[in-house]
Amino acid sequence: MVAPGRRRVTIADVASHAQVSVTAVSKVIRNAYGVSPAMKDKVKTAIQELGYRPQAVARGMRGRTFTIGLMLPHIRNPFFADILDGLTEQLDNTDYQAFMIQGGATRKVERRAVDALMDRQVDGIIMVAPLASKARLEEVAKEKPTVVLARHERSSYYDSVYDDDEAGAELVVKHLLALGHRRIAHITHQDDSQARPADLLHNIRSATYERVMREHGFADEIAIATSFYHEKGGYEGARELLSRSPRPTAIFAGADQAALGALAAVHEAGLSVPADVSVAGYDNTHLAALPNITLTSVDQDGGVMGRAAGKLLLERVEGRTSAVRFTVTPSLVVRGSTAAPGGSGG
Amino acid sequence: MVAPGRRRVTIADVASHAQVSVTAVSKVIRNAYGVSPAMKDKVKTAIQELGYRPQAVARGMRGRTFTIGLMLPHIRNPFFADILDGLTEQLDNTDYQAFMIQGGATRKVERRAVDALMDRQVDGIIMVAPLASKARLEEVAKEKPTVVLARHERSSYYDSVYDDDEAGAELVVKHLLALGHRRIAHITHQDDSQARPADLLHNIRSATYERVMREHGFADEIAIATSFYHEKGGYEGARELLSRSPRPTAIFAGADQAALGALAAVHEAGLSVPADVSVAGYDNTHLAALPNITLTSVDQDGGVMGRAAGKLLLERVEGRTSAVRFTVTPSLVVRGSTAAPGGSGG
DNA sequence: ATGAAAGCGCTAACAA
DNA sequence: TTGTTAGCGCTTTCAT
Repeated sequence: MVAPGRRRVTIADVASHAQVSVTAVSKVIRNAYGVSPAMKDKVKTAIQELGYRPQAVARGMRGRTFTIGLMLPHIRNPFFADILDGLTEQLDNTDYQAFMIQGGATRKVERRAVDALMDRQVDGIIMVAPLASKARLEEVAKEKPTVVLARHERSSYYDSVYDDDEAGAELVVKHLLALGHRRIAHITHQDDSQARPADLLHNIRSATYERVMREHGFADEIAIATSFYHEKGGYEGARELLSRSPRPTAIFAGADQAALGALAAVHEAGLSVPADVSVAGYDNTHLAALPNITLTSVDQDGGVMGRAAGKLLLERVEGRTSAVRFTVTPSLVVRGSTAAPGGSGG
Repeated sequence: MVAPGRRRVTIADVASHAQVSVTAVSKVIRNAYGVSPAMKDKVKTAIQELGYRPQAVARGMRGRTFTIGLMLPHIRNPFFADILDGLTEQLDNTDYQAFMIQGGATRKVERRAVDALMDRQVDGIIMVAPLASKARLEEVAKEKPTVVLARHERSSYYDSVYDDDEAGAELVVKHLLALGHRRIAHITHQDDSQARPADLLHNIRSATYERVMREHGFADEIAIATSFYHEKGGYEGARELLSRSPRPTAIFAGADQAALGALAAVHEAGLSVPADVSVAGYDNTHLAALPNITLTSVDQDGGVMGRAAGKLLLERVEGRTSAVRFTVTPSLVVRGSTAAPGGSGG
């Protein structure tokens, strides 16, 4: 039984127990060069016997903390869980541990969160869909190895991992057009960002929607509700769109979470999906596949993105300084929520 | 523009810039006693001018890291997001920051995660629905202030915050019985835990289901599928239950996530909800309220639980050692997924 | 009220 | 290969 205030075992305890120097112990736990097998054995035995665990905080004062900071805007989107799982998998056989922090919905809160990460001396930072300006991201990247997910701008200070949102959005709009829809509306996301609009994924999805509509001669049918990428946002955005006259026959929500809300709004309006209104989302979260949702959606592999982010970040921690960009190509998963207009589909 | 390798501003920089001792600066940033207003001013100005931020890692070597570790099994359940938001709110005007770590689905991985938290010298730990044995939790609690969420056992070493799962499960079963159901089945969760079964929420929900069935004379109708509290688990559990003959007229899934899968299985079987089978969940996640889900569910306030956990933990960090237990009373939210058996409801 | 200095548990020069 | 020792940036006695 461990006593309440018991002092933690330190490297010095291990050293004296193994009858060696602290340097030797330090070298062993770091797998550094210059230790004989015999020494290694003695030290490892002592570590076992005493149950020693290096204190990351103390290591951080000189070297690394073996901590990777993952900034997530929130934890309500199952897509983020896929990213986390990918990252965790990539870190699995290393000494690094991923810690998450919630970035929140405003730049101010996000900044505090990222500062908190740096104050804790994490060895590297992964930011998912940050709101910060490129300048701020580069400031962070100059201080710590950094990988940015889901932002499109090109920087020479950090690595980027992102989905080709233009391709994804194009898949959706062309799919709806091919079904015969003309009055296709879109729900986009309003943020508090300081980034260049064109670098944010929701703006890319939105702009692509407009472009494709134009290219097909439906510039006049463009209808965008600016709301939020969450259920409530999708619900409100869809309500607004459905109240227009004539009302759209299809709604492309920029994210599954918003699409769920849109489905709700359609039902509430006494309309049915897809007979009266088709609905499509983006992210292909698990929920989209549920039989009473069956949402047509764009699949982007979060696991692959998380693994890539982890790999790139570790490379940077090990010394790489050149910037790398990793792109994931999305694909469309057609389900029951989209069909030809006028109830002729199923 | 910040130079790439630029050294971080330290307390010594602030001290020399303000022409005072490092001790003085330290006192100011800790709001400690024994500083004149003039001194305070000088120091604060210097901190501003240099953009100084204390390094949590260094502070941790002697004092606190101002870091709270939150262990979550995973981030797929929106209910956890409510807990996190409550905690974040509670910590908002303090110097503490919450960091999350994923505990995973096995004791081994969970143990690594919690060890990682302790190695980083967090000031306190909050564990949500841990798999560890009570003995292990107490070991952790002896080393760090600890609050455990969603476990029912009584310990004098850590604080507990939990929902009255017995009351919640009873609400569901009695609701279904009152509707006229007899063949009520249950989907429970299978874990890897070393805890006493009676301390785990899914076992309490399950045992309560059995007890209430017995008390109403339906011991023979008890049917339990042991699966998992996630979509796939609910789907498989429901498939198994629906294949029994006679098949149940109602399914009580121990968690909304599982209920979503159960809904899918019912649809897939060509049956409708609630006409053929009623389905109820637990957690009242946002999804339950969606019009094409309308899941009857038990509401437990995650925000309140998160706030309580934060408050209790800070109290412990400040020195309290006596154990506190905080219970949340659940309520039933009846929606369209439950009705009288035989299609007479809606 | 203020400051000097020891020390937290490590890592990394440097010596031996 | 092994050990000695000087810090890393703070907090905390303990003098003044």
